[in-house]
Amino acid sequence: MRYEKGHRDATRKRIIAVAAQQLRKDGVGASGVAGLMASAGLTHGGFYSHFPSKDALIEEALHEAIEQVKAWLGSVVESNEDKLEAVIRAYLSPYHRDNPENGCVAGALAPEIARHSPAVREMFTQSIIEHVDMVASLLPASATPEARRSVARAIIAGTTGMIQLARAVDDEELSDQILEDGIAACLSLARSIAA
Amino acid sequence: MRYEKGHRDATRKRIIAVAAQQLRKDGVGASGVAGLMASAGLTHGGFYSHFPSKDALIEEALHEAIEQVKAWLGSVVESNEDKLEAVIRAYLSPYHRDNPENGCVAGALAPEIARHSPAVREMFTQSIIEHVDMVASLLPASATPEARRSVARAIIAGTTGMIQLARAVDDEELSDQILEDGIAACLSLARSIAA
DNA sequence: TTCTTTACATGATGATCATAATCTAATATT
DNA sequence: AATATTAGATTATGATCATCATGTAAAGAA
Repeated sequence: MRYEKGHRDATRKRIIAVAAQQLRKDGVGASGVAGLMASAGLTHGGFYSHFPSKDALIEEALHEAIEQVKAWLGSVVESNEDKLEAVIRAYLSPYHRDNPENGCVAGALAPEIARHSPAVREMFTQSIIEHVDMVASLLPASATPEARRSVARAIIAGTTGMIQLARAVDDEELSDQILEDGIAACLSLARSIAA
Repeated sequence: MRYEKGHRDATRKRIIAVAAQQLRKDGVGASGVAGLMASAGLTHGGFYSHFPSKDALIEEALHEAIEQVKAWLGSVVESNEDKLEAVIRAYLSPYHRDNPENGCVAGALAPEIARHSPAVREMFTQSIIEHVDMVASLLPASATPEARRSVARAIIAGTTGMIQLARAVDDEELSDQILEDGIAACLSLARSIAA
C-alpha cells in the first residue's frame, strides 16, 4: 500500500535507530535482519528497499550510535563544572553499565568491531581520534599537548575495558568496585600530568 | 571404525584446544560446531558423543583458554625481575594484540561473555577474582592491601580495553600509541600507591 | 578367527539466516 | 473519479545453524 510522503524516510530512520540500540544490546552478529525489522514494527520484506545489505545498515547504525554517545558525553561536559570528572563518572556509572543499548559502542562491541569490515573499523577509528582530542582538552592545561593526548588515549581505552568487565562479571559488589576503582584510576592519571 | 584406546580422549582434548583458539579468534557466536570440528580434522557428526551441547564445549573451551592465559602470564611473572612491568608489557605487547587466538579471553570476548550464560559468566568472574589477587601481589608492598587490590582491578579492567582498542582501530600508529600509553598509565598507577 | 564394540562419518531435520521476487492496498497524481 | 505509484507484506531460495539417527570399519574381546 502507498503511504503519506515522508513515511519512507521516517521508517528508514526508525530502522536505523532500532538497530543502533539492538546492535549494542545483543551484539552485531547476534542481530538478524528479521529481528531488527520486527523491532521496528515491520517484517523483513521491505528491508532491501531501504538498505543494500545488512552490512550497510550496520555501518549506518553504528555511526548513528557513535553520534548518540558523542551527544550524550558532550552534554555531560557542557553541563558540569569539573568536566573531566563528570564524563568519567557518567561513563563509569551503574546506569551506563546497566543500559548498554544507549551506551558506548566500544564498550558494547569493541572485539566485534576489531573483526569487522574495513569500512566499520575506519569509521570507528575516526571517532576514537575525535574522542581523544575531546578528552585531552579536559586534562590539566599545565601539561604538554602530547602528555594530555597520551593520558586521554589511556583513559578512553581503559574505561572501555572497565565498563565491559563491570558488565561481564557475575558479582554485583565486584562490578561496583570495578567502576569505582576505574574512576579513581582515571582521576589519578589526570592529576599525574598536572605541572 | 574402532580406534586405539586413548584415541577418544585425545580427540576430545583436541576439540577443546582448537575451540579455545577459534573462539578467541572469531568470537563465540561466529564459531559454529561444524567449523570447530573441521578445524580439529573431523566432521560434525561425532560432536554430540563428546559434548552434550555447543554451550558445554564453549564452557570447557573458555576454561581451557583462561588456564592458558594464566600459565602464560604466570611464566612472565616468574621469569622477570620487575614482575609488574613485565606482565603489563607482555599483555600490552604488539604480539598479544596481533595474536588474539592465544591471548586474554576478556580482551577477545568480554562483551560476548557479558551476554552469555550464567555458567560462563560465573567461571569468568572467578578467574577475574584470582587474577586481581595475582596482580595485587605485584604492586608496591608499602601500600595497603585494599589499595593494591583497587589498583589491580583498575589495571586489569583497563588493560582489557587497551588491547581491544589497539585491535579495533584501523591505524597502526594509533594502535601502537594505545599500547604504549597503556603501559605508561598502568605503571603510573602502580607508582601512585607506593608509600 | 569370529564377534562385538565404538569413534567417527554420512546424511537427515527443522530452524534461522541473508537476500530476492511478487503481491497488495492505500495514497498521490491525473 | 480513475489510474499510477509505492511501502511494506507475503512468500520463496539456498545457505548455514545446532542437533540427532544411522551407517561403517577397524580394534579389542571371545
